[in-house]
Amino acid sequence: MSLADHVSAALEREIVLGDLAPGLHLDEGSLAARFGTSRTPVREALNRLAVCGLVELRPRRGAVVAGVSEEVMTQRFEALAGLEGLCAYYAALRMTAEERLALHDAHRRCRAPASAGDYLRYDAADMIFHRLILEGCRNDILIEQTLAVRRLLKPWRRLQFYSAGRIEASYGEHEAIVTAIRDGDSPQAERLTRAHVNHQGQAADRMVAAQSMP
Amino acid sequence: MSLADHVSAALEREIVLGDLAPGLHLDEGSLAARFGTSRTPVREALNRLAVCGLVELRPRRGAVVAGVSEEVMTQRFEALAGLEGLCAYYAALRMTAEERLALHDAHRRCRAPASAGDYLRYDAADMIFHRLILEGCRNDILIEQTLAVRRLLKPWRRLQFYSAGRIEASYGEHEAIVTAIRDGDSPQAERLTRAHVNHQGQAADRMVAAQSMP
DNA sequence: GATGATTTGTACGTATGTATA
DNA sequence: ATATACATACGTACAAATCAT
Repeated sequence: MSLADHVSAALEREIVLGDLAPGLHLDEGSLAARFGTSRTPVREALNRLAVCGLVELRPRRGAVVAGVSEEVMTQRFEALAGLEGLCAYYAALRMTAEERLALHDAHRRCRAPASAGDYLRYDAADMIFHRLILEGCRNDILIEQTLAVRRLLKPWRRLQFYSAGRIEASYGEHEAIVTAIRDGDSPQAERLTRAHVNHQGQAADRMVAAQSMP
Repeated sequence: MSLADHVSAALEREIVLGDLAPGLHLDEGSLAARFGTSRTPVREALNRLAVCGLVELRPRRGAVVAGVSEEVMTQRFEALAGLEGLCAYYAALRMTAEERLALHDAHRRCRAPASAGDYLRYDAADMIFHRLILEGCRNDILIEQTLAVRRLLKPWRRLQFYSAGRIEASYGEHEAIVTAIRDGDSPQAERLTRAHVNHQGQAADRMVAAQSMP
């Protein structure tokens, strides 16, 4: 792995996790010192991150961590809902019998954390559940695009579960999705999944609004 | 505009248009000589293109133009159909009255090239038509994602119009989409648009298959 | 399989443009 | 408003790895 790869991966992780606040000026010199490299690999990393939209690159003025307004977040959830819905549509058409069983199984494993109200474990089980649907769609570009938007929303996705009653609602929505996919009812699977992810966004929205109050 | 921007844009254009064949080795030194710069801006450009998936970057072995199999193309059209459908869905909900009129106007301007069988002019008018729908959805991320997939398909998109009867069919499909958006019937707009783009892909597929025959 | 040529990955110096006092 | 300080954009140099003979 080249130094540029390493720096790029490290910065991506910190930005996505929110360790590097939006608007923060990313100074090439300081970063180079921090990673113990010259400025060249740092520059390459910043270029790649700019393409992903994680940093903004202003010519002659350096790079800053890209800021995300609440409006942008709402739009991203809307796009994600559409994309995950599409994946569910094709998954309902193309999943093998084994995959449908595995999905049902993953759903069952959400039950215990849901009744216990265990945020972290439910979040983990929820991610596995959605990943199975993604992989069932048999379309690498669709998967890639969906994961890209999901990555951007990762810091906010977990917020939703702090919203009262969200976990129970989420679990119930999963149930209906599993049934639709089992029956191969692709339009229904798409509708339900789109609504499900939109609910996630609305719940996250509420938490952001609550946080910004003094 | 920095030199890296210029090199990046130029290479992107040539790759997307197919002037640089897939698998072609992109030599940093030669490119630098060609653009009259040092290798540094060329390296930055290659890094950016790699993130877009237009070139493959093999460590210590340089960059090659990324190849696209027919299967990948089919998947991309499928993803594009889903995305453009989503845009149409939200456009039907959110477009202003003026925008709906403008869309109708753009559709009218497809008529003459369609009856004349003028590929190039129809292609141009078609692009404007679809762009209006995109912009009407009021979701920058969705627009961005859609344009990204469209860029990847650009070289193949034009192929469809060489398929017999495709222009007439395309024009008819537009008609129905315009009506659905005018009436604010978002599910219908989405369904029709998705089918429309899927037809584009099938037509392009046929042409690729025809081309590969001896 | 070894050696030479080519090419990549990295470091660093310089000039130019931006921000600040 | 001018000048100063500073960070970026680009070029050049060199070492290490790959490839071609």
